[in-house]
Amino acid sequence: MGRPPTFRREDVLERAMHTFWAQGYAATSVDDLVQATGLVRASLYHAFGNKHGLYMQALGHYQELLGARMLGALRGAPDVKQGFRRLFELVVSDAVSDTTRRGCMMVNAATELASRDPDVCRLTAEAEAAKERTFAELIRRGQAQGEISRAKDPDALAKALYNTVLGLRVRATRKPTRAELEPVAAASLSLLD
Amino acid sequence: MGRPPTFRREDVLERAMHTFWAQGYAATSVDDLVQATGLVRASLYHAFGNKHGLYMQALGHYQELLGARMLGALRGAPDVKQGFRRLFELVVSDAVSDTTRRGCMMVNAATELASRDPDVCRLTAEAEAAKERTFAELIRRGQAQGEISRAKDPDALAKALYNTVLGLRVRATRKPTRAELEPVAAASLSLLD
DNA sequence: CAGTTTTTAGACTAATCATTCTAATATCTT
DNA sequence: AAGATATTAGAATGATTAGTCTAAAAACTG
Repeated sequence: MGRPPTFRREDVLERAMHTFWAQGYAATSVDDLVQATGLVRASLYHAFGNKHGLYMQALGHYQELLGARMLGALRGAPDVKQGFRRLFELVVSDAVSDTTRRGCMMVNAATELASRDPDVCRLTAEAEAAKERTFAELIRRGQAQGEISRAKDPDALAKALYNTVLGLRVRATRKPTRAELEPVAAASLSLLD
Repeated sequence: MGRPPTFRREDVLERAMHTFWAQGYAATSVDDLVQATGLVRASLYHAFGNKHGLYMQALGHYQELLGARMLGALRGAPDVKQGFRRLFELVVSDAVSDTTRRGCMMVNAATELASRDPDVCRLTAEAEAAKERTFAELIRRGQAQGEISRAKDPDALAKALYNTVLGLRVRATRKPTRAELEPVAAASLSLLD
């Protein structure tokens, strides 16, 4: 076979993710990535293709982590409304506690690149669609259990709730206070009543 | 005095604005700006300091244009709710009709730079605060006229409505359909009822 | 141990980056 | 017209960019 890598692919993606997340795509140099990952240039290129390839994989890694966290909040709750309450609490506390204020890598990717990079456009659109499907499915379950009014359109509501998350993540880039974000989350949650 | 400029400052800012808006800060080179504005390098540097200075002034120009457009929609309506309806219609139709999908320059600036650039952080925060003040003021007026329930907190409501605008602007970078955005706007407007 | 494959280290490349500079030219004020 | 000042044109600069290459070292398989 030959010599195996000394690094774990996931660790490298994790570090690259944090670097791109904090600085964006264009403002991150391959030197930054070499320093952050501890890999040597040639190893980075051999393992991940090029800067763009590494970015896409780091973004995919972010999506997995984020998706798991959001799903955990939603599903770990006793009922649907509690689930969304926990989800917003997660988003708000992330935003408030993030001293580096890097916001959401998915939102940052969309606003920096989606208009000119088909790969990023596709990945961010898919991430969004997946979250909205999950939201809608939970709302339907809430309706089936009599927890949420059946008069509401689950898909529309899901889009509205996810849209609130997007807005909160934009604000997260500017060191918001909890007092600033909580009314936003509360108003959005009131749509479920 | 000496020779006057052959360009109008506002025209140059307008062109620089469109360039930065479409590509972001880091991905825009001074060569791009020279080409877009038609000015020669030295003139650009003499008139605007440097790339960052030009960006800040272009962003300020954007804020003025956007603010005027949003205020026009809000104030030109017969009542407050109609005003917000027109505002969301403006945001939605902007998002749907923008073939270049560059979204909102203010949102893009926040997500690309606010965490690392104090000037951008300040400008975007001020723009946000100004819009939220305008929203809250209008909501108060609606309450005074019996159009909106006095049980609602105007400041919280204003933040929630503005947050929806932020979310819609993130989506604008991905060629959304009207059918996709309108339920979001409608849900947000329902908060006024 | 021999042979194979991959990683590693870091120099190298050619392009592009933001910015400055030198002259020459144009247009103002007086 | 004279003098002052700004614009213009484009070359020059030195740093940084993404990506490639050479050669040596490491660790696997058989």
